[in-house]
Amino acid sequence: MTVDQLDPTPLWEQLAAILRERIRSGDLEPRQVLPSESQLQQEHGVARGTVRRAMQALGEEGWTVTVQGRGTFVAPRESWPKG
Amino acid sequence: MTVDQLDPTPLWEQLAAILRERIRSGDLEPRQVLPSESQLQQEHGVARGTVRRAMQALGEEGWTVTVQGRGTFVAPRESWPKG
DNA sequence: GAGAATTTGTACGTATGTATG
DNA sequence: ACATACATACGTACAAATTCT
Repeated sequence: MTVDQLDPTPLWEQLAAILRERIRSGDLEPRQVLPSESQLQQEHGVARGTVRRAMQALGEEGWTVTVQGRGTFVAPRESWPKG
Repeated sequence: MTVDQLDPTPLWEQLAAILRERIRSGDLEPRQVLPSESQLQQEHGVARGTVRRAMQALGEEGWTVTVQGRGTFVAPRESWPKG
């Protein structure tokens, strides 16, 4: 699963949706670290700025927590949207 | 009033604080358009990305509303923080 | 403790697309 | 047709915090 360059949806939105689904599905569990920005940028063939824009969205929605020098982690379920 | 390159505070935060104060003080009134990105960039000697980061913060706080192709406007007082 | 490597944060530049006047 | 203005996306470089050797 990766982004589609032909889809008019912004790449950062597509990437955010992918990661959001990985979290919600349980593929990425609370307190688990997400792939690094450089890993994601290689895996999806996008620029780091695009990765960061996606990460920012996830953080604002409460899915993830980012710590400088450590990485971005899945937030506890309590802070997830809806439930 | 402009940003201070020697201040360790991120430039985008400094710029956001300046514009926030201009709004709260009444220098910029509700529905009034803010200076364009290129104007702010020149006035404060920062890059477009820095201006946009400041604008984004103000928008998320409810101080401004941005419309593609039109500009960024001071939001109605109802949507301002606190009061 | 020192130094290197990793990872996120900030800042800048450029190009292209989209919407408005 | 042209100018203005925001949105997205690419790239680079360096700083700051953490982790590893």
